[in-house]
Parts: sequence; structure tokens; C-alpha cells
Amino acid sequence: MGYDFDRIEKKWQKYWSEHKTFKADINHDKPKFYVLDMFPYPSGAGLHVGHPLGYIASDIYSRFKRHQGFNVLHPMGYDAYGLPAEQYAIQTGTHPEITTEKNILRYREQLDKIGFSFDWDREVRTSDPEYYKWTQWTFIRLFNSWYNKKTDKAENISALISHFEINGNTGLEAANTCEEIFTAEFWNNTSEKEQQQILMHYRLAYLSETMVNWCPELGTVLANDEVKEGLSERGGHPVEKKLMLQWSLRITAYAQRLLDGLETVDWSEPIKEMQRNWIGRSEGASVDFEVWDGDSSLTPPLPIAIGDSPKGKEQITDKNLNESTKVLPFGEDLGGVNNPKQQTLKITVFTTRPDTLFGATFMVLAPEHELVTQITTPDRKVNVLAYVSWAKNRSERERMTEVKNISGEFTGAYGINPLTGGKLPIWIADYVLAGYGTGAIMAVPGHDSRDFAFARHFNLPIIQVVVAEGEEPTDPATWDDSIDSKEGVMVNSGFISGMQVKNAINTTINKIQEMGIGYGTINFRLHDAIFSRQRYWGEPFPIYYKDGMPYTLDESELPLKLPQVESYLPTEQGDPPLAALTDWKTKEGYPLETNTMPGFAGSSGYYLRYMDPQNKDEYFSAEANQYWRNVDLYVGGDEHAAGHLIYSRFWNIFLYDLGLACETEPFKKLINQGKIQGRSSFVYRIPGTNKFVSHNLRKDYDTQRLHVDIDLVENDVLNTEGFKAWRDEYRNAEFILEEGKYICGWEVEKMSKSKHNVQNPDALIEKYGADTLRLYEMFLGPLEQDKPWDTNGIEGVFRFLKRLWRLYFDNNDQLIVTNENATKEELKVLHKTIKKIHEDIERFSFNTGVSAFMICVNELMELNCHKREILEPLALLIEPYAPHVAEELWQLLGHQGSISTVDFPQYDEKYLAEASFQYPVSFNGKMRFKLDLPVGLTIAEIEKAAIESDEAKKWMEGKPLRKIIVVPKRIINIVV
RNA sequence: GCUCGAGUGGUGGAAUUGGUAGACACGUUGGACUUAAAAUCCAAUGACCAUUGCGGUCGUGCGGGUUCAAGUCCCGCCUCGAGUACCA
Repeated sequence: MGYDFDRIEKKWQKYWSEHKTFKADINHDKPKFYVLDMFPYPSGAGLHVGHPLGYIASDIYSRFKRHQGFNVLHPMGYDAYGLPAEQYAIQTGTHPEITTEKNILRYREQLDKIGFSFDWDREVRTSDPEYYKWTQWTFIRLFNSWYNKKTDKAENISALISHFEINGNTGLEAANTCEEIFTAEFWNNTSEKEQQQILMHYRLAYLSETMVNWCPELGTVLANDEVKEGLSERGGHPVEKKLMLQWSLRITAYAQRLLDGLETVDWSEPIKEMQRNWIGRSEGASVDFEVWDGDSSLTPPLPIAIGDSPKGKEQITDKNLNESTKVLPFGEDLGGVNNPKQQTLKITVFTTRPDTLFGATFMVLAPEHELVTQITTPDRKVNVLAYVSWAKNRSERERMTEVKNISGEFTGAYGINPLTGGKLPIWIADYVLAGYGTGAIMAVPGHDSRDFAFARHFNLPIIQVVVAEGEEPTDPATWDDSIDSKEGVMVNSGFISGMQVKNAINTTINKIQEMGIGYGTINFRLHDAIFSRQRYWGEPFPIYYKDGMPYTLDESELPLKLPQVESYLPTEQGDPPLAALTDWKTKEGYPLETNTMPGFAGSSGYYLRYMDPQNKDEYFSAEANQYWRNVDLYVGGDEHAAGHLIYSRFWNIFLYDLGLACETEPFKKLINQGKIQGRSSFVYRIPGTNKFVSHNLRKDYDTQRLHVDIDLVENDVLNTEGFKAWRDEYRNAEFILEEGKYICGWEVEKMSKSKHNVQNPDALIEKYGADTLRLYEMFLGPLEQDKPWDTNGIEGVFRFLKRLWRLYFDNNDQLIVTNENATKEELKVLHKTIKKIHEDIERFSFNTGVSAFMICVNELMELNCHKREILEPLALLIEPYAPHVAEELWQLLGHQGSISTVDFPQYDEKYLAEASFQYPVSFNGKMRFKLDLPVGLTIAEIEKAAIESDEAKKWMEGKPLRKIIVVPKRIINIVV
């Protein structure tokens, strides 16, 4: 019988499930440890071997922590809303819920077979009303919150309303898009509808006309992180820009905190770097340029302070310049009392280099900039409008691929350089993006390569204003590109000439602030998160409309359940599927929102819900949150770096501001497992025939390479009978063999159905068992590295488990474990392994952990060791990696109950102590021979012993000794 | 373009703090057991030269450097992968 993995694994999986072995409850006597996997979207294809890689690693860690006395929370659930099930529904009419349920069952079955220590009583599904009730609840809270920059946190909207009633919107520092100043009087006398419109500029969840990524093929908008190179991440469909009325989350209010929080978490540097880039903080200045009014005198008129201008003397304010979204849903002017029509038009630019103001020779607006039509002179109108419409109709992808093509139009208008009074021609060009900064720039062609290229192309002047330390300015006409200006000395720059760049930046900011035309500021690349999707299969918004304005449902009416629909397609008017329903209304008859929430809605707070998943009255109880706090170890793929990991951090900080979550960061430590790539196999057909040539003979023939199903290939040898049966067209295939075998070629590619290289875990488990699969997935290589899947090595791991089994049982299945005392040597093997396993789990080096077990078993075999004193701790030690076999051995050794919470063996240094050390002796750094010496020797004694050894004499022959280096218990190096 | 990561045998990979390069495993070769096969066990296996036994030389993408000693540190390149992309 031997190692009967099938019986053992089924037995223990049943035991764990019946005894709820891994159920985690709050237990104040034990320290908590929260290990989380990124929950999967249950796709129709089931799990392939790439999915469990991270789950196995986190499971090993969870089990290890249980042995160390921690109360481990290790839950699993499903990110059940998503496009594929809905696309399938459109094609087949099957309700996404049915598809999803089916896929979840399949996932569960596959997960169960691998022997994970999940607490399934805590399962959550994002599509479950009992779960999404809290997603909707959080949305209501976001809607009813605004961001107070003075306290630097979200506060209830009622406090804002009180402020408006007393002070209007002055004396306020809020994250907002409200461009108007109004008084208390205005507020108190305006209509409810207008009040609601104003509040929309402050809410953390708000409705606005926004430029969105519209994907016509999917019939929905996409978030920035769901668009890759101008195509949708899912499906690869073209994406275009479109202005639409959308819900957004004011995540930009949290930009600085999201950036600062990265310093406190233990994540890999590349992921943190990606988030930093995504948040995109840059320090600089906001500067106003007046538009020349045609007066021949160039003296700039006095500036008029409008709106939210800088307060006091602060060097840097946090005003959000990102005003590409206009929260005026119905195109109405707010008509505030203090809204003077501007006498002089001005263009506000954001620059990181205010010191180069003297080098600005022209200005550029994005084609979408709101002032374009106003400033364009009549003679330029035709050209400018043509350019604007051309730019508008280009797809994102075109715009990206044609980056190198320089295009633009002169508007006929001029801006006035506030420091020099000089006239700067204003151009429009699509190299200036509407979505960043203010959508307008001052161009400094001398020191910016894009401005330089543009200036050269349209023959605009170039001025040098920065020169490298110790160098002389040169003639810009001779340059090939702009001059780097990060460091150096200012020239041609009036009052800042001669200053170092850094000093010049500060001096300029002070100056423009004094002049009242600008201020130091910080700009973020991060955009507010667009939160509406024109789809069916997602969370409904708890929103209804009254008098055209959105209102939230009462919390007591949650969950607002997703209704049944006739069709999953958009309506004929292009509205979302829910718009087709006639009864999608509140009981008072107000129409409900017809968009649904995006994929990241449900995944943003699921780690909190796991803490208290069955709570009917709260998202999670304070007690559960105080105990479990946050995730200690989070394992998942790095594809979520810019999406999920930012959104959920935002979600968590918001709940922290509300006083619900007790930690600011949700995920303390993050490990990103690498992707498992496919290893495709190929056969070589002679074109036009049904003859196939073995891999190493193919150079003698003219062949065509074809993918072959990897299930038909073992160790690169093709199962020719299987191949013939695989497809009808190969039924009469003939093979040209080498040494009696057909050898296939191979290549590492993405795992995909079309390449016939998808490996599901099921077949492997059937053949080798889950413990072998677990060990093998870990043995493949470092967890965080991408690596090809290759079943060739799995036999070795399987052999190892059989060898392990034979330490405990003979060929007749008789237990051969004895109670004899272990020898020094055997104890040394054991303790060496204990030490190594501890260290390797702690540093997530699971591949070397598996080798350590192999070495241990090989050595115990060699020693013919069958002693309980050794084998009992060994069974315990291997439990995190191979839990089924460990449980079985533990039981057969006479123990009751599960091994899972038994204390882990402790490493004792005394067993590793050696009387002597075998020194490698090098000559000039090259290892020549080894020398066994007692450990107690002094360095001088070691030197003497080394030089006097017979071997050394041979190597020193004739050459004088120059130097000798001895590192005790490491190396001896003799220099001759 | 920018940012980050990685290049080690036929293959996956190891070398944790600068200290014996190639652990462990796959594959391959030879052998034992067997009527035979499977399973299992034993041995060899970086390359090259020498093979009668020794032995020797080279070797961690390339070129330099620091050091008694470099896969590991420094400088300059090359290649591959990922992210990002006119971010002012």
C-alpha cells in the first residue's frame, strides 16, 4: 500500500471540515494574526495551477503561525461581480447569478482538494445582498461626507451645511470643485435644488459631468487602471474619451495621506513605487497669466482676486488644481452673489519650475481648455476650431501612438508674462493634457524637451535661463535639444539671475505670492475614481432622484437588491440595463439610479467584513475590529498595484476617519506572488502531410510547428496514441521518431486555452495528491518571481514524500518507529532542519524550505533512523507544507486530534555544536584543499596549522608567504 | 523616453552578512534488483585539457575597478521582463 495519499487526503479534509479545525473566533488569550489572500473572481475556466501558488504560500504561513500559538484568521471568499459572467449572460441569456454560483461551486471544490486551512464560516461574496448592503452603506457615508483640510479628515456633510448657513463658503478649507464664493445669505435664500448642486462640489461621492474612458464594445466606462495602452484591460477593446454624467469618489482628497501611508507599510519597493507614480505628487507653483486685451500698453492691469485664492503667507497650499471635472450637472450657472464677471481673462498654469518664468516664450492650452473659444481671434478661428475637433475625434490610442508628431495651432491671443511683462503667443496643442494640472502651460523651450521640439517646429523663440555651474550660456539656435536644468545657476532672469535653481524657485514663489498672481502648490496626477458602470451585474446605488437631484436611501432600506431584468443589454437609448425596468423606483415613486458600481467597489472593504461576516446590524463590530485590526500578511498578484490596493487603502482611511476602522493602513505586509507561465509543447508537421517529425530531427525536414495539448506529453515525450485520438484530423498521423520516441519541442508562453498549455490542479492531485502539489508549487522557485510551469519536476517531490513515509513504515505498512534515544548525529540533522525551516518560512523562501526537507529525509535515510525522538518533530515540522500526510503520521504515532495547533519544534543550538570545522584553504583566493581543525584554536594556531599542513607545502613550494587571512569557522586564505 | 526588476550547468533553481559557485530537484548516462517492466536503490553528471593514477585551466550577460577574497560591492555597457507614458 505504502503512501496512500488519496485515502489520507480525503480523510483529513473531511475531518477538518467536520471539526471546523480552522474556525477562528475572537480569543483575547492569544495574539491574533490575520493572513489574507486576494479573493478570486470565479471564472468559468476554474482554477489553473497559477491561482493556488499564493494561496499555498499563505496557507503555509497561516499553519506555521498556528503552531506558534497565534489565533489565525485565514478567510476566503469571492469577488463575484464582474464582466465575464455578464458578457456570458448577454450571449446566452443565462442569469449571471447562475453562472457565478456554478463557478463558485467549482472553485470551492478545487480549493477544498488542495487542503487549505480556510475558515469557511467567514466566506463572503460581493454579490450577496448581505455583503453588498455594506458596500452601499459605505457609499451613503461617502455621499454624506466632505473633506476638511483643516482637520485633515472626512467629516459629516451636516457640519458643512452649518458652516454655509453661518459663513457661506468662506473661511473653509475643503477638498472641492466649487469655483464660486457665496455668502451665508445666498445659501440661506437659495433653493434646495441649488443647495444640493453646491453640496455636490464637496461630497466625497459625487455626481459630475466627467471625461471618462468609454468602451463602446463593453458598453461601459472604465477606470484609468482598467485601460492599458488605450485598450480595455478585459477583452482588449478600443476606448474613447467621452463626457458623461458619472458618480465619482473624491479619492484625490486623500492623495497625500495615501502617499504618506506607503512609508509605514512593509510592501515591496516596486509596488510602492508604482503607487507613488500613480499618485504622482509634484511640487510647484500655480501662476496666473493675463490675456493681453489688445491695449498697446503692456502694463498688466491689477489682478482681481477670485475664488479660493491662497490664504496668508503659507508657502505651499494643497489646493487641488485638478479641475477637469465640472460639477454642474445640468449646465446651470450657480449665480452666486459674489461672482463678478472677470474684467480681464486669465490663464492659470501649473509649473514645477517657477524659476524658469523668465524663459517662458509662449503658452499652450489643451484643445479642450475652456478659454480656447473665448481668446481665439477671429482670423484664427477656422484653424483653431478645426484643430480642436480633430483632436477631439482622435482615439486615445491614436493620440498615444502619435506622440512624436508635433501639432498645434496659434490662437492669435497673447498672454502676459507676469514677471517680464512680455507678450507670449498662446497656442493650443494636444501635447498639453486637459486632465493634468490646469490644462495650460507656460512653455519654457530652453529647458523642456517637449516645449523645445514644439518651438523648433513652429519657429518660436528659445531663451536660456539656467546654466550649469561654471559654464557659459550658449546660443539656443545651435542646440539639438533643451538643456537640462535640474541644477545650475539662473541667467537672463531679472531678480533671480545668479541664484541657484533651488533658491530661485523659492524666491519666485514668494514674489508671485506677494504680487497676488500665484502661490506655491502641490499637484497630484491621481484622479478622482469614476464609480459608475453602465452594466447590470454590480451593486445598485442606494440613490434615488427627486427634482433631478440625487438623494440617498435611508440606511434601513438597505440592501437595495439587484432586480431581475429581461435583457442584459443597454436600452435603445443607450442607458444601462436597469433603465429598462418600469418599477425601478422607491416606494414613493422616485426613480432609482440605473448605473451600478464598478468591480473595485466590493473588493475595497472585504478584508474588514471578514472580521465579522455575519453581522446583521453593522459592517463589522468594534470588538471584532479592535481584535483583528488589519491584515498582517496579504498575498496576491501585482496586477492590483494601481487599482485595488489604492482603492482599498482609500476606503479604509475613510472608515478610519469615521471612527470605524482602528488602523489607517489595511495591509501591513504585502507579498506579490509571481505569475506562473505556461510551458507549451510543440509537434512538427511536414506541411501538406500528416507526418510529424521528432524535435531533434526537424532540421532535416521542412516543418511547421503546432501546439499540442500538454496532457499528451510527459517529459517532452509525446503520447502518440493519445495524439491520434486527440483530434480527428490526426487519426492517421505518422511519426518520424528518434530512438523510438517522439520528442516535443517547448517554449514558455502565457498560459492560455488556445496554446493548449493550461494546467489545472485537479489531474495532478488525482495522480500525486495535494501534498505533492503544494510542495511542488513551492519548490518551483522563489514565490515572488514569475516562472514557467513545468510538470517535469513533480516526480521528484512525489518521490520525496514516499521516502518520508518509509521513515515511518516498512514495505508491509508496519510502523517501524522506535523509542530508542537518538544519536548526536540524528539530533543534529533534525535541529539543522528546524532552524532552516523556521528561517525560510519567516522570509517567505518556501522553495529552499522544501529542499531542506529533502536533505533532512535523505540524511535520515542514510542514518537509517526510525526514532520517535526525531520523527515526531519532523512530522510537525512538515505540517504547514504537507498537512495531510503530517496529520496522518501524527495520528499513527499515537496522538489524538489534529496536529494543527501543536507547538512547533524549537531549535536548540547545542545540537549543532561541532568539535571541529573543516576549513577551506585558498591560495590567492582559489580554494585548493580542506583542512579539519578543532574549533577552539586561536587565529595564530590556525595559521600555523594551515602553513604546516602537507597539502599547503605543495602549494607554497618555492613561493614566499606574503600574507595569511583567517576567518574563524569560515575560511583560510594564503597569499603567496 | 522614464521607473523598477532580472541575467548562474541541458532544465527549475541554491549560495541569508563579500568567505568552499552550482545545494536540492529534474533530465541524461551507467549499474543493482527483476523472466521482463514498473517501482526502488547505488554511482557519475558545469565546460575544456589530461586521462595510467594523479591532476590542471576556465567559468555566475559584457568591459573595467575595489579587496587577501566578488555571483554578491562600485563605474560603464548589453539583453530580457514588468509598469508607465507628452504629467508641465
